Amino acid sequence: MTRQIPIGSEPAPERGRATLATSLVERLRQEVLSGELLPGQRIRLEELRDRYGVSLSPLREAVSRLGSEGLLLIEDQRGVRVAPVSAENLAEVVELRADLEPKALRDSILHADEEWEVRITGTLMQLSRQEKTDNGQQRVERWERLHRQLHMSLISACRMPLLLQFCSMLNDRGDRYRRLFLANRTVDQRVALEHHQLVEACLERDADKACGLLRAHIEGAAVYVYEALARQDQD
Amino acid sequence: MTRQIPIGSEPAPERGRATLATSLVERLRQEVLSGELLPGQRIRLEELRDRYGVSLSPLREAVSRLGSEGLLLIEDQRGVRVAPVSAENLAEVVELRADLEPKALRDSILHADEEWEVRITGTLMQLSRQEKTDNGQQRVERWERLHRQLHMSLISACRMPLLLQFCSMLNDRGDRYRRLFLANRTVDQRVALEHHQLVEACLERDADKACGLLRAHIEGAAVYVYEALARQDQD
DNA sequence: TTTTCATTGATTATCGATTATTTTTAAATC
DNA sequence: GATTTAAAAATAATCGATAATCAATGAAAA
Repeated sequence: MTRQIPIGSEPAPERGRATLATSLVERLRQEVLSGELLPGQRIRLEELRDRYGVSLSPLREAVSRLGSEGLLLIEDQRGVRVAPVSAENLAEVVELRADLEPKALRDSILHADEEWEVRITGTLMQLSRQEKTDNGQQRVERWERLHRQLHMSLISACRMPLLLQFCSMLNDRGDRYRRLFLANRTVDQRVALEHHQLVEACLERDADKACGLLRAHIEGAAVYVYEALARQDQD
Repeated sequence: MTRQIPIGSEPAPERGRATLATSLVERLRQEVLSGELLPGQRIRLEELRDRYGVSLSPLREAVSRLGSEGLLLIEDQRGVRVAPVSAENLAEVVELRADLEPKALRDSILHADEEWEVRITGTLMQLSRQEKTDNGQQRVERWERLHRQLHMSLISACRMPLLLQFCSMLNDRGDRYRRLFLANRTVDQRVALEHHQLVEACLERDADKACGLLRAHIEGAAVYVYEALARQDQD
């Protein structure tokens, strides 16, 4: 009566090529996060199919995945819309991020190794240089990419995959709000300083200090977004 | 240059009929959670298609969604497997649940109303009666359903949809481990008592007490599962 | 032994047609 | 004029057959 349940850890990461549906997920996600697709906007699958030059099957798959991720809103029999935004949702994202990301960081510092140090210092360096020099067309894109990379690098040594997934989802949402409401804003000097302090505390393996800084950083940076949203909401 | 971003809260819950793909998600999820589909087991889509009597399109959609939920493991170009289990993963699920579910409970108590009281007391009553009297074929099924319902009812007044989604995902995984490794175990008297104390603390609006009890409940109940898993892992 | 290549089986993608559902439009009724 | 009802149009969802692509396997060559 006692059947044997197979127990094993996660398998090695896939090395093969991505499927069409998988790469569509990334493309679509980028369009939602960057604001190219506006909150609440209706998505006509046939239109997307033409734009991407693919057929409906992989597109539906991609949309389904983003639906269960919460970036798209699938209403059965009634089509797909881009997830709406609201002050309440932003507040929740910030609060959860302020809770979970430091938790991941603590575990990350606990399992830190040299590779991790290289990753975070390298990314910080790239980000700093970008902030000083870059003024080109893709400025926002590059900054957002590096900024996200820094945050994910910091927690990348964390041994809790689910927590990392949650953090990634929350970062998606947070980045989206920033890009929607603070587009083209030049980066605050204070934010840049906080990144440096944060990395420094990490290199010192001072988990308490780093977690405190991270929480403050998350909550502090969100204030600007919150204000911009409230300002627009008035109009 | 300043475009207007549509801001609005979540729309009313969908009332229409579920799509085939959507109901397949539920059926599949149940099979994974109940252990009907074993961890690591390969899933042949064509086989499932025949078993369910549907075509590949909605099935692929359903599988995609469960994939991004993490219950299925989609390896591009190499098919689909049921998510594996491991002691590490169980530990992570328990730790995150012990953190997040009390957080949701606190917010739920904060926004509690009479409907909520009715929900939790009603569910507790059903669960208690079930534990005393039921010995039929579907005993485990019924207990699991009511137990899940109790936990979700407790946090149902929480106004943080994302947090609720996380809790739901964590409950899915936790329930799965219990059903896999503690199948047919009669319910511990202590667990039943904890449920009563928990509901009582909630009705008293004692958030601190309730959250403490909930955390202890989650961590305590997990020990049995953890031991059963370790025991089997030895064999 | 290692590498390369072709075979095989499975997965993924495409297409066009069909069915079901929702939304829109128009007509009818109050 | 406002509300209901009925028909029509538009949109979504599903199906099944087929083609293209990829990974795993084992044989042949280096």
